[in-house]
Amino acid sequence: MANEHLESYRHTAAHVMAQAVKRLYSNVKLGIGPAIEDGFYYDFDLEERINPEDLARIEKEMGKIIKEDLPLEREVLTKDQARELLEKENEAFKLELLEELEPGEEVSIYRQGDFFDLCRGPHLESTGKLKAFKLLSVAGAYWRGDEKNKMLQRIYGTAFPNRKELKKYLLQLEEAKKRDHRKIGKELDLFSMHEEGPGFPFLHPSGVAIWNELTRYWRELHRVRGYQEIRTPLVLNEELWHQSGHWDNYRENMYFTRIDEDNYAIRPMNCPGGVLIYKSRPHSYREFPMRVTELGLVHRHELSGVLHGLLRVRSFHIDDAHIYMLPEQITDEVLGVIRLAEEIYNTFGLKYRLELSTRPEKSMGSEEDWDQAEKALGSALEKRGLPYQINEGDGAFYGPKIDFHIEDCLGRSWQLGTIQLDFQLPQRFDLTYVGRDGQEHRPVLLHRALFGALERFLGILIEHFAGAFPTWLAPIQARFIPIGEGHVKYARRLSEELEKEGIRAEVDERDEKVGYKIRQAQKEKIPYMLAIGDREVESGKVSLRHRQKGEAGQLEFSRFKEELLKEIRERKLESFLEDK
RNA sequence: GCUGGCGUAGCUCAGUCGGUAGAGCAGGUGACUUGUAAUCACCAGGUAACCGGUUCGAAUCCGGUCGCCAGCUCCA
Repeated sequence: MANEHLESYRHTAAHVMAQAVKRLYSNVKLGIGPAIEDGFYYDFDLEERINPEDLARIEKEMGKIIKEDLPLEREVLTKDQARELLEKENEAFKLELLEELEPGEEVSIYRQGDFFDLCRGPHLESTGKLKAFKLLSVAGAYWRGDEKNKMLQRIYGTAFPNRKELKKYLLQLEEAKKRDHRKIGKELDLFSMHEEGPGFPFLHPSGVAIWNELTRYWRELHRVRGYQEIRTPLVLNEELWHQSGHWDNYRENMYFTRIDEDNYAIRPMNCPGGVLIYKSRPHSYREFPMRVTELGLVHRHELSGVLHGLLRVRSFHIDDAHIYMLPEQITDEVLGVIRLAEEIYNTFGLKYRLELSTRPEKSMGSEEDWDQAEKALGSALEKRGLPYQINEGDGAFYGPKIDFHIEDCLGRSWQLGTIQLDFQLPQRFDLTYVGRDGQEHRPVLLHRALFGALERFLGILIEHFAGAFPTWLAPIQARFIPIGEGHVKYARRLSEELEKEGIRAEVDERDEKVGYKIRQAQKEKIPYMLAIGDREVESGKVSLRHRQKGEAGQLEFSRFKEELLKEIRERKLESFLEDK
């Protein structure tokens, strides 16, 4: 089914749902009801609360409407005619939409039986053409997405050309739920959340093992690319935040505290602290581009309703970097950052797309600065021939940005990396360097992050790998499973040999059957399981099992060690074992 | 923050009409001595999120607070 067809198909489903709701409830006012990526929704304003249990009732009514096979008829009206019609029906929201149509624009409505809707179309010929649909959830949604407006009740549903495809989609939803990082995080004992600190994640030992691998990798990458690492304080005097512009532009998201008689703020961003280091001595153009990283912990007050496991938190580590440079170095530096980002995302097998965000309403700086910065970012992308989307008005308050968006297994898009050009901070903090001419000049500042937030990145990785991390990231990389009590000692010796090489190995010494220990290891998604019994002690081989590939036969222990080390060192996504 | 739903043992979840809390897994102890996804037995585990109300009596009904979930708005 072509996309346009699927869209009108789902849009028709939305109309049928609206008709059903109007039949079942009195005094219903319609909001909007479009087709969306995986289905459709419709917003309603009505006195009664629609509960999840009511969905079945609405579905039943929709079934009736489909059975009635009502033709959908398009009518073109004048604005006055449409207004009269909508006023009669008391459709206040639709009237608002009508008044916003361009004077010359055609006004069309679609009718099906006793129902009509102001709508551009197109639609299916009749309601009987709908074959498979399901209502999924109810939620509140502000009229026109503005929190100052009234909240309407939105019903989400999905529709497919046939039962089979619908079933497939619903199964997919189930599968996605199994990968939820909050569930897996608990099962694998990676992290936890507590009422005592909503939005402030607690990382457990296994979570920290992954974290440490991520940061080790991150440091390796940066060291060879000429970055220098710094650390700056979490709490800084409020005055600094006035100077940086955060007070005027970011105050609602900040936490404040007092020390003695003075006001302090907990940092929501790392840059002002880094700027203080820059200012601690004079700089020459010869140092540029000067790349400075900080894996900095920030705190941001996010609305309670948006918190979501590790993917949306109130405290997180940004893998920040600030690059101080000459204007003519912008393109090269931006391209360098993009190349680094590509390397990182490829290592994890993540797909991404690029967005260029421009000046937001709440922002600082001159028109010219913004214009120049936006052009610089855009031209860097074009120079590499990279496709990107423009996101009007979505930039940071101090400058435009290029964002890396990756898609998770639930089809949700997450912003990870970001490259932000900033002409404001250097001015506000009077940053200078001495140029070739011996005069002081203003450097250009570029902020960037590639993991984005480490917490969020970890959450995405959990879902991406469904907890089965590539060996280099796995909290436990190899577990020895002695068959009997007598094999424990030998297993320990082998395990220690691996541990000496930095491999995270351990022995399951419990008095349990092999099947039991295997099951445990499988559930923990440990990449390699090594059974050790009489045969292995005698032969010097290990009996190997891989969490995905199953039993893999026997292998010389020394050979296994080498292969494992290679797999870890090269940060491979796949096991060295051949597929059976 | 807003709308709706939810909150019972470490985890997953039962619990009829308001009558005083239960299972499996995990944990502890003991037995068994194990060859590739669950050995058996016993034991322990609870201020029912928290605070208040209604009632002879509340996990159950009502109100408030907190947290979680699905969205909205916002965002790394």
